[in-house]
Amino acid sequence: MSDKKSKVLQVATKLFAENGFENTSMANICDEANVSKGLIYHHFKSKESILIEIFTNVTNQMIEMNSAPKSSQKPQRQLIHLIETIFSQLEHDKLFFQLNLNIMFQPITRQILKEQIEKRAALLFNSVKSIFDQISLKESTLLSYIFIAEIDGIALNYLSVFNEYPLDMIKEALVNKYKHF
Amino acid sequence: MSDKKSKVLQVATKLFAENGFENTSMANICDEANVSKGLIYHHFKSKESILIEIFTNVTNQMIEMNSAPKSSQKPQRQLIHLIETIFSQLEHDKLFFQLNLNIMFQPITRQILKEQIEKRAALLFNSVKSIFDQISLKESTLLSYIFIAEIDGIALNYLSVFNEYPLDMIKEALVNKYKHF
Amino acid sequence: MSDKKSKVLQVATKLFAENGFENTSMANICDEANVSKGLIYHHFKSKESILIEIFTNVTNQMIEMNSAPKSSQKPQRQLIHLIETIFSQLEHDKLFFQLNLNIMFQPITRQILKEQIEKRAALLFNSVKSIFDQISLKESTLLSYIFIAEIDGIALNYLSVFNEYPLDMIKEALVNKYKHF
Amino acid sequence: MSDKKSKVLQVATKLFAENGFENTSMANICDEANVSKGLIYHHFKSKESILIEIFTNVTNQMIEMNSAPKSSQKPQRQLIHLIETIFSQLEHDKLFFQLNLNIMFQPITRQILKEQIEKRAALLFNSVKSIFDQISLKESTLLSYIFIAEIDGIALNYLSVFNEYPLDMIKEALVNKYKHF
DNA sequence: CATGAATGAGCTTTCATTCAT
DNA sequence: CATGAATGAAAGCTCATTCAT
Repeated sequence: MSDKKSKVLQVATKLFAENGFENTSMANICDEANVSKGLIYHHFKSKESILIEIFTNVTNQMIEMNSAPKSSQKPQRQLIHLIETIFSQLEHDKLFFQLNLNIMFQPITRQILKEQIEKRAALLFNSVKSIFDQISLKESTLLSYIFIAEIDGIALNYLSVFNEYPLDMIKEALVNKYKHF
Repeated sequence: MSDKKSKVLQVATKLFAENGFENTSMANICDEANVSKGLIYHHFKSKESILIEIFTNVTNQMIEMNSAPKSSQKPQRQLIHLIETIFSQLEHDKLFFQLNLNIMFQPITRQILKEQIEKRAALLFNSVKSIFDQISLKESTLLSYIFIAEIDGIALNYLSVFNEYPLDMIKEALVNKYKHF
Repeated sequence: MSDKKSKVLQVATKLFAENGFENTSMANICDEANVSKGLIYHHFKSKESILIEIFTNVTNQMIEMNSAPKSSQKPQRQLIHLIETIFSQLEHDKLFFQLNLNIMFQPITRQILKEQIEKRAALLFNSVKSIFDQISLKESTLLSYIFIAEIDGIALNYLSVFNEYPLDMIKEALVNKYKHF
Repeated sequence: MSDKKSKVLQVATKLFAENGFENTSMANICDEANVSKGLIYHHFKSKESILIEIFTNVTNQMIEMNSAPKSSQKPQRQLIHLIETIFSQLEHDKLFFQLNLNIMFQPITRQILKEQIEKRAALLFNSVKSIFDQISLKESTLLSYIFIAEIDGIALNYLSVFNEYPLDMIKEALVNKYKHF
């Protein structure tokens, strides 16, 4: 990918996250990326297509990560590893998580990325379920839904509800819950 | 409140929920409410102020409901009652919950309603905590955060992540968790 | 004239002078005069007609003053008296003079008040000329034009060109010029 | 400067002069300049900025003219030359002078161009004073103010007060006054 | 006399997109 | 690859005026 194109993607990600897709204009992106309008339209069909490419890149990363050989650890350890990975990302890339939530709840962007959103959800769900399958085949579906809801709820509250969220304390509680599951 | 004004609020609520704040134009609202632009600006200072009024109305309803005399039931019963109330609303007023999430994750609308969002969060938190205080004064803060995260996570997954979400099954699991807490 | 009507005229004069005719809305006038829209339109046919009435009132005052019995003083004394009257008004009612200049140079308002402006100019010219006639019948026309130009130029420079205008010094010079004319 | 941009400036100058700044809409300018709205906003930040650019261009021309080497003629000749230059412009570019007066007396436009108006006034004053300095250092300030007031007053009366103004006769009188000063 | 709800045309400005160079 | 002039639709908002009460 050309330097300029990846610069555009990087700038667009930042601006979409900070101001929302609707409140970021192509001119904003041009200015910040030091690129002309013509060039953006040389690389991308439309503003939507920038969003799609950003989202797709992340989805592909997720797929890649997921296709890694399954850990042979105990399922409880796997869950704790997953929790720790997610919380670590959450803390270090708030803006990116906010962008994802923003996209998912804006009706317009949601529709644009409907398929990808569903694909990602399925990916995560299956990944989690494959762990819980090792604990209880009968209950793995329910347990997966609950696990994902817990994680998403914490993220939502941390990012957008409470001003001073005791993320560490809650993470610890979650880890404890699944340690002796 | 005049007929026309409340019609505008009602139409705006619907359109904001369906299409998002940014993707709903004043003209859209006029058309749907059968009202002229001038009239909207006679009743509301700006498009923002419509959003604020919608949000404030709901906040005030929440405050009112919250000021009702405390139930004398066991805290476990109170929690279950709360869960059932929220899930019932969730199912019957999807659009309204979607609007709230949409507002909270759009940077622009989020900023407009920052104070109100915080006020609501505090309200809900205190309400939940006053129940958990009756169970364990020492752990009530942590338990409240977790309870709220669970509810929010389920709502988020139900509304915007999974296509076919087994809401009833999950609600049942949640009720069971808190029944014998 | 009703209290409310004269309040409207007074407020409109102030706002037109401060912000210009085009930048004063009927709503502004209503707010400042504590009067409803309906009432303004009960007393005045339109926004223009308020302006016309303001201007006409002043013109009529000028006519009245002018119809006073001619002074029997020496023409030089009469000129000096005129100069002193005008300079005194200029200093004590800056806003009002500014309004007049504003009206005369705004193409739209100028057209609305074309006739009145011309009537006033003729009135002033004849008044001045009748003094100079007593000095030199042959040159009175030219002298009148020059006298009026001097006065208007000073007013213009005082009101709208120079930041710190030595009005007194210039007035003195003018008085000296005409004292021994 | 691009063809289209200078066309916009030219058309805007004409329309502002004819109808006033407030009564000239961007759509008017577009129509007359055969240009799209988008293009105007590509070249100018706002309607105000068009006005500023028009005014600045003229100010810069004035500065340039003023920086020409001083004439070595007698000061009386210099004054007469100045009078003749101004009167000639006045006759040949009425619309332009009207625009300037219009701008100076409209509160809104006046504020926008406050600095420039003051800069111009200082420029003219210093230019005139440097001539009178050669006649009487002690009285040059007063004489300059009077000279400028005479010129401005005549312009004002010619352009906006009297219907049939004997400009030539008055110019002659002025020239005579300063010829033997 | 008095109110203020209601209208609709028109305002300035923004923006995704196209295209000649 | 790269520029930026150019478009035109649509946005939020203002305002003089009307009219039922």
